[in-house]
Amino acid sequence: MTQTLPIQKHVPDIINALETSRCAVIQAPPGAGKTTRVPLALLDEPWLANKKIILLEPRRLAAMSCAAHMAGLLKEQVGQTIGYQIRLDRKIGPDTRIEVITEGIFTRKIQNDPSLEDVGLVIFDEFHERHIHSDLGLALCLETFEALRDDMRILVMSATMDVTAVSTLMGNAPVIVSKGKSFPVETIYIPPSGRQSRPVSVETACASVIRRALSETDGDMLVFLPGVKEIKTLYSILEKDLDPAIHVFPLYGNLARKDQARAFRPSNQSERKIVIATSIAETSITIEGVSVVIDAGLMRVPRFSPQTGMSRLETLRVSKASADQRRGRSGRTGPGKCYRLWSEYDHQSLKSYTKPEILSIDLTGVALELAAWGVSDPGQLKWLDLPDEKSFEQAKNLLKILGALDEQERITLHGKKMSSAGLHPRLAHMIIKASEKNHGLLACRIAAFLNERDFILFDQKTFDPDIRLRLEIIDAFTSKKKTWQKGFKINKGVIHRIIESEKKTARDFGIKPTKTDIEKAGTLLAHAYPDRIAKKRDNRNNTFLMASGKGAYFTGINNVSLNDYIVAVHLDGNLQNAKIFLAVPYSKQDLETDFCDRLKSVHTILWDKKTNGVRAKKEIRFETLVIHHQSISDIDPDMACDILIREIQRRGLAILPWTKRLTSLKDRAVFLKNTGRFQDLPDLSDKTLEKNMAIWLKPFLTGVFSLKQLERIDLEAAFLSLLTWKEQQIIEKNAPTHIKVPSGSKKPLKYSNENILLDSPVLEVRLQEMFGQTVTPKIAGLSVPVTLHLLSPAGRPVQITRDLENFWKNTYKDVKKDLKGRYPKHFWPDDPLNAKPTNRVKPKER
DNA sequence: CTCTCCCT
Repeated sequence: MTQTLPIQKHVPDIINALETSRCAVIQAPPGAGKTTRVPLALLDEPWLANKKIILLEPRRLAAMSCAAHMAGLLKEQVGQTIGYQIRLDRKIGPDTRIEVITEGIFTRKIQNDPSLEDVGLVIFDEFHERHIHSDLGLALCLETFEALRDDMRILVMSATMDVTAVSTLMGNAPVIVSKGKSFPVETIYIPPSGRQSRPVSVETACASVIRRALSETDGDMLVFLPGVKEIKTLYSILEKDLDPAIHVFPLYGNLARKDQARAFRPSNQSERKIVIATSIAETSITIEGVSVVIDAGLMRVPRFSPQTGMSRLETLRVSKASADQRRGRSGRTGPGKCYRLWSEYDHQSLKSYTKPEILSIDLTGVALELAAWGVSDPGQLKWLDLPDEKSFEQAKNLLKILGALDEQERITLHGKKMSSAGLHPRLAHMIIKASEKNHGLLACRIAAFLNERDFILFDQKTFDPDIRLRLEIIDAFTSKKKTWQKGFKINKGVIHRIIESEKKTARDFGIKPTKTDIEKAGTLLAHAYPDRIAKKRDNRNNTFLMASGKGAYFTGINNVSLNDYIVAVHLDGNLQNAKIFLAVPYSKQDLETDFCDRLKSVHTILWDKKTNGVRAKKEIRFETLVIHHQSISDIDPDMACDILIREIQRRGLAILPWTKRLTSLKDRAVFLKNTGRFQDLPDLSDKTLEKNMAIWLKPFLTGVFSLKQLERIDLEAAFLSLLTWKEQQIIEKNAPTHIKVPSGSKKPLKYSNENILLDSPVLEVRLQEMFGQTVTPKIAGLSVPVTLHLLSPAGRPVQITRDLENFWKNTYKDVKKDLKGRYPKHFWPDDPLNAKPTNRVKPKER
């Protein structure tokens, strides 16, 4: 009666492996019969000692149908020897020996009873899918296996995966490999035809391969695309130019059950069917009668970012394992054909396996489960892949904020309540907080909604991110009024699941039915997503700053975007500026009461560009959000000085009220220092003065708060504080302000020119005043000759020299000739060295 | 033109 399946000839090996090694791995492709035949074959083994077998399935549907199938093989009802348990549904009786449960249920079960006292064998089915609960469940189970139960056994069953890694993890468990039962599939590689400069879109490439496949084959067709957008585009291309006898069905998770069912329905003899699907058709949904698969080779997967605490979707090339799984879908009922939209060469560069969830998703739930297990460092357990370190740190940090972990990263009482809920820790925390304020039921409803997919099916451009809109509709359903705003297409199945789930959660938390005040959604969700509380940015519509410091925006105006404060619940995960999909209004008043213990008062002193002065303000902040700010008149003078000094440094020393005398003293001091003969003088260069302002200037800035008030400071006293009286004398002597020339007049020495310090000061003097001066005057202890600018009687420079002796000897003759022509009345002696110097036209006769 | 799939 029962059909013989490939796995059955391996049963003795499996029994032997489990008996002697207590662990085993079965590698078998789909169709081998491992899921249904193996548990039944082991039921009477003496080492099982009449204890239970737990069979873990990754999906609810798989758990239910597998239990039904096995019960059928025993000619029994489900709930007798074979039972199952999934969320919200349990059929397990007193005689049940095989419990088929989903992986999430197993996590709860082992947390409640770590020794699994009545269990003799745990089987992980479809382990190659590497869901987070598979990895977590195995890690916990291995500890029970090693530390508490030397009579328990573990069996891991999987299709293609690196089975040696699992075997090694379980102490070199024996690996049993079985063939599957499937038909041969021909693989055809068709790389996209477009040129590199102008690549063809996936949808166009798919459409042309579909046309080719329609002529080469005659079965039903399954096309794999990465997402809904691509499916809709391809659908509209095919609608236009395909024979009406060929029916095209989209298939993806968010499609109503009714529409999904149309895709499964077998087609008539005279018709052909094309199903365009996401990866949902890779494992979760089997479409009977498919003999042709067309694979675009892409998948869309979430990727958690510890920096933002959010996930974003990425479109990636599939792994080889995934491509083979898709191809296998065409060989279930007969020989098949698979068209791959990449080249055989490119195939080599595909990853062997899809990245396991534990390396790419939000780990908050995992971190809480581990804390409940008593583990704060995942390294204490055995893993195929250790959880991503940064994500795990982020997760623990969030759990501390939610009050689930204490500073030593141990689970708190609050955390224990959260972990038993079977919800994301954010949502569990929200429900506990809400129930304290009598809004528990609304919180359960919101949690149930966020756990499901969105049930409003929006048309183009009608999208509305307001969570209150969904709550209104759920409200209408529960009160049977059904008076929500019409005009939305609604997935009623999802709403009914939400209501079921809400009831269960309310029971779990002991919440009694209360009225649900939709306007409280903001304050409830703020507890779940404190990092996503957001404040509208100044003068910018639809653009917000979140408490985490990241940006968020709405694509259009809506009832939420009009508020100054919101909670952005669901975003696209963009690192800088995320698009908001779901949000709810919030308010400053609620923020102040909900988080009164986390608000920080910050006093800041800053430079006000408008008044060019120091200003003090007080801010009330929630993380990066400034809730209140006000100017305060009481400014700390010391801090004000520091701000003022920073501003002076930014603008440069020239902003200070320098007098000519001070500037000259500064220039002369620096000049002397630069000659190298006066090393003991302090360094008074602008650069050093600027740097040391806190030392020499700060004591004189008391009571000064603006640039304007700088005028009244005693800069002279400040500057002179840098020089001793003796040093001042040295400067006066060696770098004099004036120098006496032969004519008897005192001429100024210029030490700098347009703020550039000279290495020799300039002495401007009429040529005739220098008669009788043999050599260039020298300063700085006679080490530096001044730079002479010799002027005509009209004050025009005629010669620049630092060697006066040479000028008289060689150049003077030519100069004299020239000047005598233009200034004939003046005195131009032939022997200037012995002539009388004069500052008049001619020297006075005595 | 809002985002893959799954689960406590």
